[in-house]
Amino acid sequence: MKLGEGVEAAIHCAATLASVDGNSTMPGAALAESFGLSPSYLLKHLNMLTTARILESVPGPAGGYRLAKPAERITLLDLVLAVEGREPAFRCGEIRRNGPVKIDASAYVKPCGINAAMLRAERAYRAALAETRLSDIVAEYAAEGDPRSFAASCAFVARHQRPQKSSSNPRNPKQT
Amino acid sequence: MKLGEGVEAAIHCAATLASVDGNSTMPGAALAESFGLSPSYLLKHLNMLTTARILESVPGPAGGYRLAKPAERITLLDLVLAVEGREPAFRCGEIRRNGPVKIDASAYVKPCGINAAMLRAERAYRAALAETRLSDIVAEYAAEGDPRSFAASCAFVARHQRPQKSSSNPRNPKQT
DNA sequence: GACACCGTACTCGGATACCCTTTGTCCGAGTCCGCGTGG
DNA sequence: CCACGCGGACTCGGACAAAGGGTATCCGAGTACGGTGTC
Repeated sequence: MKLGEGVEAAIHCAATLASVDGNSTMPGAALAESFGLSPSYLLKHLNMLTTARILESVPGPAGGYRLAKPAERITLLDLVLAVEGREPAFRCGEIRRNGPVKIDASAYVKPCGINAAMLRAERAYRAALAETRLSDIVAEYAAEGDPRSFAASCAFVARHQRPQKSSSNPRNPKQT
Repeated sequence: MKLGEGVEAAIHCAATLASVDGNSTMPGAALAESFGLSPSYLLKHLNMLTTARILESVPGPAGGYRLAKPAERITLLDLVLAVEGREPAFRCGEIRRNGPVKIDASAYVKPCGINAAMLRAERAYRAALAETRLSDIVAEYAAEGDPRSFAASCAFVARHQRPQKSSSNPRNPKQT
């Protein structure tokens, strides 16, 4: 029961990217600097978010990352599953079958009650995560966070975001 | 987001121990055999349950483990926390402070909104686990489980449980 | 002066080592039962 | 025949290695910009 620390980095980066204008991008190096993280390692997690269609990456100079969809449609569950994997935390190894007395497999068609209970709890966990949208995080930060910290974050984003000229070129408007 | 497989073993063992009579004990070796696990390694997890006051251990010949309290008062949460540790899965590293611009610490007195959301989700997870008691597990197994498997389990318990003579000696009735 | 080409710098992406947690195993401390011996 | 002492065997408990996953890092592929040469 331990989440990798990449989850925290991924959520913070996603929240930061939610503040960039339009389809501007922000380089991974800037995100890493914003949180004092290793740039090379942060790219690993950002890449997972890109694979999960949560972020989009633009290569080349003036490239970087941006959200692939509006922050209202990104939940904490999406971020956690993208980084930690979609498989449940509790995996029933069916050790009940490994006893010394061998019973016909038909006795185990019903799922293990322990497994059912653990999965039920995890569904509650995921449901709670799915209730929080990324837009809620940034809104709560803007409303209740410290104004100095919020202003510094906005200034950092404004300083490092790179507008994309492809915005004026609506020929390829993300048919993903 | 991955639970150790010791959790599964611990819950199964606790459920098995819930079926022993009175204050009889069952050796760890028998529990390991019951699920095809390594006896030496299983003792590690059983020892964690003992430290958490969920099980009691009786040393010496005819010794073993038994529940330290009735199965109605043991929840899945107790078992999971005993094996996996009581600390939450998401630990906020406060990376928001590690930015290049240093702000006074007074700006971070309010807890991180991301951390709050993650902990809220984990509270839901733990609440769901706390709703399931060990007695529910065994009752559900007796009622809906396969009769052959249930009978085999009962026979195995009856064959390996060791009655304690200290039951007839109420001089030391567990003042823990 | 304008256009095309090329070199450069910057970006992400994947492949590669290191370290810690988890897993797995072993041996020692403690305790009770059974047997041998002495009264 | 009975009581006492001792050895053995069985139990749990903690200390000791090995493996896997997470962490951290580096280098390569790709792309846009800027300079330069030519028309």
